[in-house]
Amino acid sequence: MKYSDKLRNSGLRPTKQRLQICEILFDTEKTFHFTINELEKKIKDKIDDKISLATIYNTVHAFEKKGYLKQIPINSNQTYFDTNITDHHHFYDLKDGKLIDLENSDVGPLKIKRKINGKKIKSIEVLVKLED
Amino acid sequence: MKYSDKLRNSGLRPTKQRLQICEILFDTEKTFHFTINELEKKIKDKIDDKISLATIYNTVHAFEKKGYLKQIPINSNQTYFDTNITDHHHFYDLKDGKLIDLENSDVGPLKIKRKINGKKIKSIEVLVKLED
DNA sequence: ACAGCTATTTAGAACCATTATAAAGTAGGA
DNA sequence: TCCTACTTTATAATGGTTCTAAATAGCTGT
Repeated sequence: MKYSDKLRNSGLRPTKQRLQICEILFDTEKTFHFTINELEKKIKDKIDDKISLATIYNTVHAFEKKGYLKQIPINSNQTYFDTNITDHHHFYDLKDGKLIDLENSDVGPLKIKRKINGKKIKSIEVLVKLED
Repeated sequence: MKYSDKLRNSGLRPTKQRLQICEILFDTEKTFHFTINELEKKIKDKIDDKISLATIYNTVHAFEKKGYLKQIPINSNQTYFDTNITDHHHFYDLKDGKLIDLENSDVGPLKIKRKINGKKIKSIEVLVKLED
């Protein structure tokens, strides 16, 4: 499906800026992790038009709200996003601030034994911090 | 052991400010989660002397470095700290933004099978997001 | 107890990611 | 085309955190 249809179906107008950001984020086999700062650089590299920083923030948040991106819970001064929206986990290299995907099979079975009344588990995220 | 000895043994001078913060953080059976902002309020409530915000930051970071506190990886504009430094994890209730402790035994054994060359695992944190 | 040294505290400034603002531009339906 | 609501944009504002540099306080050797 074309990005323009995907966006329209989500109630988002397929603007030029959004379509260009879609290409950068989703036109690849590989999923990846990024901060707004890194995305901004990538946009500057790959796109001739300028997209303002505010629009980048707006777009990423709109995509996150629609479920096309998710935030990675991490202690950092910047927010990390992930184009891989399936349940999976991460190594976080404290030295260079880089994230590495961890397959579910790399972590072993996770079974949350405790229940909270009236609540469902939406996601389980494992963060493995690495040091030298 | 007295806090002053504990601090000295860690190479931290037992200053009045650090000892007062110790009392607030550790003079309780219960462990808890807090932000700098919340700790600042608690200090204002419980202590007559003023402790500057910079000192609160310095102290919390010093304690974290020595392993008396740990950060909780979560997406928030503020950093959450935990006085419970044992292996344990958290439920995160998306509705009200509250954290709930999850004992290590509630999660089952975690075995990270993948290795990264030249890196050691510093910590493993599990965040279980809850929805209604 | 004192001197001298270093660690620590402090107020305020600086930093920087993120959010808000408000004006100009754009998509899509009638 | 016209209208309206949505979107983009530059810029300002916000707010948590870190930095700075001067004052203060703990520690060690004498």
